[in-house]
Amino acid sequence: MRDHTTTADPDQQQAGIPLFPSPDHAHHRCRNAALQHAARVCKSHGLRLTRLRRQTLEMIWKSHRPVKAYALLAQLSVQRKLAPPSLYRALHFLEQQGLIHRLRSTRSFIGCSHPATTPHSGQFLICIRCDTVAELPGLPITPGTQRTATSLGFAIDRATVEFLGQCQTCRTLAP
Amino acid sequence: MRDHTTTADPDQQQAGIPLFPSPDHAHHRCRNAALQHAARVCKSHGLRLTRLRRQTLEMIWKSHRPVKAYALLAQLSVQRKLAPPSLYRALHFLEQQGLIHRLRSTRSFIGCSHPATTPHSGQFLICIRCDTVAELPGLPITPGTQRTATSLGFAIDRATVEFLGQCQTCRTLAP
DNA sequence: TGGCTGATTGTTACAATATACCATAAGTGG
DNA sequence: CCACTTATGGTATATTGTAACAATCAGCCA
Ligand SMILES: [Zn+2]
Ligand SMILES: [Zn+2]
Ligand SMILES: [Zn+2]
Ligand SMILES: [Zn+2]
Repeated sequence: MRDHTTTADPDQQQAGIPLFPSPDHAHHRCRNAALQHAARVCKSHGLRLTRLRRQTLEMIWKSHRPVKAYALLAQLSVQRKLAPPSLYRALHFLEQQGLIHRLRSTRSFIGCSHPATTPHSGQFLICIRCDTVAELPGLPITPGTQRTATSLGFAIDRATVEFLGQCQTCRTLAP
Repeated sequence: MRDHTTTADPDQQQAGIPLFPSPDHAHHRCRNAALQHAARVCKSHGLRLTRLRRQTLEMIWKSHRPVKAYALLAQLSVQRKLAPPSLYRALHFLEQQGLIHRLRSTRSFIGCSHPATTPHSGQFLICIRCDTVAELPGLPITPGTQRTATSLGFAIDRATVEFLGQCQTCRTLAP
């Protein structure tokens, strides 16, 4: 897997949101914003952002890349011994609150890049070469899909919408 | 998990395709059609529908429900002893040819209900109560998504589009 | 304060899913 | 037949995820 991110090309933005963050952006702001948002969300829902949950979220926000559960486990275990169930519980909690997303295609987790909206299932572009992920704005359940589901009497609860392919950088480097 | 399918309600059809097949339909036709289609596809691409691949496909088409890999493994092992790698190879092959789909949300496999179109990533409604699945017609990559991807220089290769929720029957039985 | 209660985490053990790797067999074209 | 490619067999192991129960913690009230 390569290790890079795309450059900050204006064409790669939509509504001012850089879907593929540039490698030189002030990432500590992303992380701080995510943590503050998490604290706000938990407080407003009467839930507790415990040490484990906060540290898990911090670790996920070390970068904009998806992280595997057992990689997280190893990293968190440096500070505190941690068994899989504890970590998975924290991950489930964070996902429930819409603070992170679980990528089913790659069995990994990533921080939510659009936390302003209510808890949602995101939709993602995932590069199979370099593992970079862009969370697309908007809701993954289109009106057409919703209409079809409704006509079938099917009540959609959550969505998994992931598009795998190659990002611009990878295509340029080795078409 | 409950075990039922929806009744053949005309409202639950679109363009004549019963997305949730009725329990009393002539399913042997579904299976035969799928197998014949598989033979055709393989022949036209110069690929071999070997015994293992055919039996795997047959087993998947025993019903319209998704099947787990290790359940398949157990069923196929009744006839022939089978190790995981062999089965997964067959599954990968069948998925490549667009004959089956892999449901990432539930880690299971299901026969493609729209094999007429070229090999595609499907989009699915998956009931979390009874496990029933409807493969929606149409392509999962909407023009809007394609436009966004293109503007980012991202080339989409395949999609995972799955909607989890409750089907009509389950909602009626226990709202 | 001290105890009650529900939420959270710890711990052990295991289940379920998936692949690496190498050997063997089967089809394919000379 | 051989040489070559493709497909399968088989062992072992990696990876991902959960069940079940014990221990602990945080908040609340007597
Ligand atoms: Zn950042
Ligand atoms: Zn999000
Ligand atoms: Zn059928
Ligand atoms: Zn299909």
